[in-house]
Amino acid sequence: MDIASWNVNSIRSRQQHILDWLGTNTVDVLCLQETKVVDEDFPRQPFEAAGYHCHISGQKSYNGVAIFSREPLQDVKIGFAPLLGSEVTGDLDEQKRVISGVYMGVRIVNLYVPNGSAPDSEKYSYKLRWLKTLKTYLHNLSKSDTPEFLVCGDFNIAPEDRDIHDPKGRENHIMATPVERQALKDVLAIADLQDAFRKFTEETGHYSWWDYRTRGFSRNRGWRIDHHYLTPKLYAQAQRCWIDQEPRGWEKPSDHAPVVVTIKD
Amino acid sequence: MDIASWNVNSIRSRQQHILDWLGTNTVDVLCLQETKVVDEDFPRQPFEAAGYHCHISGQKSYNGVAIFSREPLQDVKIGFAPLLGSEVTGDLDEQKRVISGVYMGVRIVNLYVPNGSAPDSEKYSYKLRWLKTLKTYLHNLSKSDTPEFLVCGDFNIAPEDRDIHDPKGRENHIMATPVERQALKDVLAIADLQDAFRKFTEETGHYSWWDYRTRGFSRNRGWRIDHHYLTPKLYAQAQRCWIDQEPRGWEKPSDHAPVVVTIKD
DNA sequence: GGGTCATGGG
DNA sequence: CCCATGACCC
Repeated sequence: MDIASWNVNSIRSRQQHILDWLGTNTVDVLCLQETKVVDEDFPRQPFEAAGYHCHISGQKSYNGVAIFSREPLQDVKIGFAPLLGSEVTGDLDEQKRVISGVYMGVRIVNLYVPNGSAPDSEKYSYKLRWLKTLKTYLHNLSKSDTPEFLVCGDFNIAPEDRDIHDPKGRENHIMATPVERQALKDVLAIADLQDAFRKFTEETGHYSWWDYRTRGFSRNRGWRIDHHYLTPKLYAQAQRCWIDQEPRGWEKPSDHAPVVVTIKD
Repeated sequence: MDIASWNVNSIRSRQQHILDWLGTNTVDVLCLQETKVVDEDFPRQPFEAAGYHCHISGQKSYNGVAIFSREPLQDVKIGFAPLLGSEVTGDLDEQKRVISGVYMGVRIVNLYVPNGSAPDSEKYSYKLRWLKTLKTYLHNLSKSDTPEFLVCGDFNIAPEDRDIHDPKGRENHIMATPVERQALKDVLAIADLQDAFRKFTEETGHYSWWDYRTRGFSRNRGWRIDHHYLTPKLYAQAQRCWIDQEPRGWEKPSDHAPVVVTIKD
């Protein structure tokens, strides 16, 4: 079973890229982030015509997540609330950043973690609060009737220095501050989650996001911030995890590349 | 000598269309309207590489005119002021709508006549005031040392009912009101100018502009508002005048088609 | 509907 | 740099 995660930076701007990519990468499940469109306007038709079921949760302009799957997902859950209740989630479900569903007995959790803007900003505390809530969400999930799950998406955190092209000054750089790294570790620890990519690849130089502004892609000055995390049994079954840089080189690309994990079934 | 006029609706958005069109239509002179760019940012290079000299007068966002020519133009005049003086032109040269220059002894006057918005608007009176000034401008030109000239561009006026796909309600429709039609007639009369297109084609159904909004092009619901007007001697020398609908059918086209006149030399 | 700009976000 | 939006213009 192949599962991919791709921050597409607008589904409407990237529709053809996604179709082209699916044409040569017939994954079973594709998790998308930053679809940036309300559900009524989501272009389901072309993806359904390509053989995928679309499970979506979007909003205007910002955020928005979707899962495409060859077979329909079971028990789709949108936001944190289905597992936590709206008293706990508060305002956190206003931004559409969480969608999950069960595919072949495995719950796929697709996330768009807040970027956090800058370490001294309001958005940074929102990111930390969001991650704390995610931790509880995954804890509940591990106690549920689908204790084997995969958590993927755009985490907006480079877990280690080898996940950044140049770790200089990283302590104060959003996506690499010690506090958010620790917050991510706490999230993962709650369910014994492990990074599928690092099962196969130890070295630095592998990234999933390159800033448009600094034209980082041509020089491979990037960040590995898109991940697949697996519960122990699935981790053991993981056969490959790789980043497909190709679509990042296409015309008018997303700033992220798709990350694919293969799990033995 | 082939002279073309084309409202390109942004030179930067239409650069490739123009180069492609020039590739199979090697006109001597190409008059452009709605370039929508200040002179410093005008993309001269690709057009110079294609063998044209660029004579430009633009502004940010709106309006803007240019003349491309195989040989450099002589005596380029920008705006009304060079012939009328700034006391007469007042504010009318703030909008970049007039450029002219001499090619092979013929003065080419390239115009982007104000659209006028609606007959009850401030912009409509501006249009009429502008046309009155144009009349004086052409009068002065007819008394100058280049009394043979061509006046082309986007006139934003359909001179007759046969120049509109559906003349119903035209009396109150901008670009067809009797007052602006008469204003155009007055402009042309001052220098005995005649419509080159109507030398060769009497019937209706020939248009140079089709509204994006109503998808008028596919149904040929258009307006003939882009013209070439000639002084008597040139009119006698005119051998062909035609509208090239082809580029209007390309991807992301201008809403106008180029109009080409051939003058025997 | 398709240009422009400005603003906000990353 | 490349998304999004809203305002203006044709």
